[in-house]
Amino acid sequence: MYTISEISRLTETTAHTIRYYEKEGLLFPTRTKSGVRRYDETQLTWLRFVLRLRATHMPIDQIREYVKLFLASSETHDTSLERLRLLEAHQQNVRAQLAELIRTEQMITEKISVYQQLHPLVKETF
Amino acid sequence: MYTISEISRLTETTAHTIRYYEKEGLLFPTRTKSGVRRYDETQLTWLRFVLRLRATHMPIDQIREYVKLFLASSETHDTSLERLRLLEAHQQNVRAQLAELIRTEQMITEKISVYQQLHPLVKETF
DNA sequence: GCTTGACTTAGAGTTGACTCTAACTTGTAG
DNA sequence: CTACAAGTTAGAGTCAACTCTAAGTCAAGC
Repeated sequence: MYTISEISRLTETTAHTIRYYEKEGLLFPTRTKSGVRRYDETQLTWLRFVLRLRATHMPIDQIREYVKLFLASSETHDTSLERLRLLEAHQQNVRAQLAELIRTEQMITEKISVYQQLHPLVKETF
Repeated sequence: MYTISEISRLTETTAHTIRYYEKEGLLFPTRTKSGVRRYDETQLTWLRFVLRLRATHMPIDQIREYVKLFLASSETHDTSLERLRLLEAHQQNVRAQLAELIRTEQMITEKISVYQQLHPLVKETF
């Protein structure tokens, strides 16, 4: 079981942010008698997943929605299909971002090659 | 020469945002006698470039820096090398984003395949 | 027992990038 | 000439995601 400072170090995320994610309903550490947060491997793995989703600009609202569905799942009401749909939606999003990045990478590479070839005969634009 | 509403339509950006970019020092339309903005092809092309940089999360500060260098360039003080450095820095950034997106895309794809194979024997995690 | 450092909370503050409002002026079709 | 659509401004407001503050509690080593 990890303390918040251990989790902070392991994920390179400030303790402030980790508490903020908990307040936003993304994390559920257990607590010691005196109220100190304790994180297990499952929570650590999940936080790492969350950080990946965030790094690819999935809004906190949507991550919370995913968590809510997970927690709401039961034998009488299975939410795995809805969770799958959320993941698929974000996957589409990630692919769109990839396409934009690839196009922009090419554009910058071209621009850089213009700069590298630059001499007085070449008229500059922005 | 285009009006702001034409530029807005052509770039799918609100006129509000276009004026905001001007206030931030990214755009320099000419003006009619009465003060109405007019954009030429160069400005349109440059705005499209800016939008690409923004879509790949280049901060407005840095784009402004690039513009300032361009405008400051003269025969006695050439800034093209500094502009090249800015572009290269963003290129590194774009490549880092690409790497993160690719890793996350794989992670989501794996997660999705877990959901698709899901049956009562598989223990769910988040 | 005391100090020190890590933890706790509610809530305020910051940042970046828009996004909008209100009051006003200008261009153009009928 | 008039209506009205489209333009102008300074500055206020919004939003997401942190980021920090202050005041306090608790656990471990001397």
